[in-house]
Amino acid sequence: MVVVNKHTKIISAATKVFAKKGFFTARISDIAKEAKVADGTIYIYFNNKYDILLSIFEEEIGKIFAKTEILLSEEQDPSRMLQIYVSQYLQAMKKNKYLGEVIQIELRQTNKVIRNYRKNKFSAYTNIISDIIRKGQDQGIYRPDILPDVAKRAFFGALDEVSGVWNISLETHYSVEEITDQILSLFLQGVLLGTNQVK
Amino acid sequence: MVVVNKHTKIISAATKVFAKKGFFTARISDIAKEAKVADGTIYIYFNNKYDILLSIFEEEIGKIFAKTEILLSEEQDPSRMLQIYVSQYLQAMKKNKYLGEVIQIELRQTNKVIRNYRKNKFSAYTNIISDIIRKGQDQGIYRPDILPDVAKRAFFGALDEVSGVWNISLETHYSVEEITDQILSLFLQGVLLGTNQVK
DNA sequence: AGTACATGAATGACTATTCATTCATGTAAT
DNA sequence: ATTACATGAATGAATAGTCATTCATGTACT
Repeated sequence: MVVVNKHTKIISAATKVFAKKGFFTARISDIAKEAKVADGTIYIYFNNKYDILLSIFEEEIGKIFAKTEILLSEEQDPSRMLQIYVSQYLQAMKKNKYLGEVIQIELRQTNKVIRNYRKNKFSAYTNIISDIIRKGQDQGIYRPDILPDVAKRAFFGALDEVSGVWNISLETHYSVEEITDQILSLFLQGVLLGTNQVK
Repeated sequence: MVVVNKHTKIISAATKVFAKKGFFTARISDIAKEAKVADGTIYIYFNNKYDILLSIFEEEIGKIFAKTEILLSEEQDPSRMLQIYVSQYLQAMKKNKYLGEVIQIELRQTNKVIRNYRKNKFSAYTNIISDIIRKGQDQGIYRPDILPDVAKRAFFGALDEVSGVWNISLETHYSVEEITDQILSLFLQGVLLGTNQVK
């Protein structure tokens, strides 16, 4: 029998259960069952239910964040940077099909712990977008009338909402590459300074 | 003393409390307190906690849906239609500053009841977007390479995410009109067929 | 024979919902 | 105009069920 790290086993069980049921409706016993451990075992590895959720963020989203930052640091062209951002996010969501739902569901749970966490760590992740847009504006290739703080929200909202498509039976025929291209070309054309200006 | 309908009073108290605390963390007694009624009174007007949440959707979102559909039926130009869609949504969210958060938070709560409701009624609302895009493609003014079902998600995701800006202290200086313009010009330029094509 | 890890039944805190009771208002008989 | 009675909306304390968390006990490895 392959012995898998219990911590990891619990994390991935919890991701699945949270995605299916939502944080509050998910029972510790559901997670324990899914991970094939006893309820009490979970408390050897985590302090409490919130801690499991936070760990999912720390570990899973932290990975995306870190990898994206490394890739971006080697790039200067804003549009290529956005391309990296989108594809990293969507590839990660595709790889772990429950993660997207956990982010969607849990990021919005109104809870002091999560709110704080979100404010600090997560907004750093979305601020990457507004920074890229500002860079493009400074280089004179992006529309100066775009408000980076509004655009970053629009952009991340689009990404977030789109990151669930593969779980919907009807729309499974779209690939990561297709979705990445769509979002990117939609947004890039929207943000570029050029001859096709609206208004 | 102005006597307000208790049903309405409870709905708006619940919207506020749900927005602040989230559905699961909100206590019936919080809602009762906010509405200045007794806990038990709530059960005269609603069957249970979920029923309150569903009623918020039915009543508040139903209103936006209905009004948007009427306005759209009098319009033929896809871009003007999108303009109507965005401004109706954002105006409603601005008017009731808690509603946006309730939608953001609660639409994602994984719960059979909500999920079903969302599938049926709510996706009809977002499908308006993909219908408009198809219309624009048929008229030859929108890019034929855009996938309407992906774009609708991107578009609604952007709207949804952006609809909370006025509640964030730092960014309160943006007006509804500004946000509407930003989203719209970003998206319209992104979707239009023209000389500024990406790729 | 000691250490570390794992178990799951028992505990206790929390809160949605219920329901016996109160109270404000309306009706009508005198 | 006053009294008696009826109604049902409103109340909030009590109930009852649900889990997160604990811990006494077990297991296995060194």
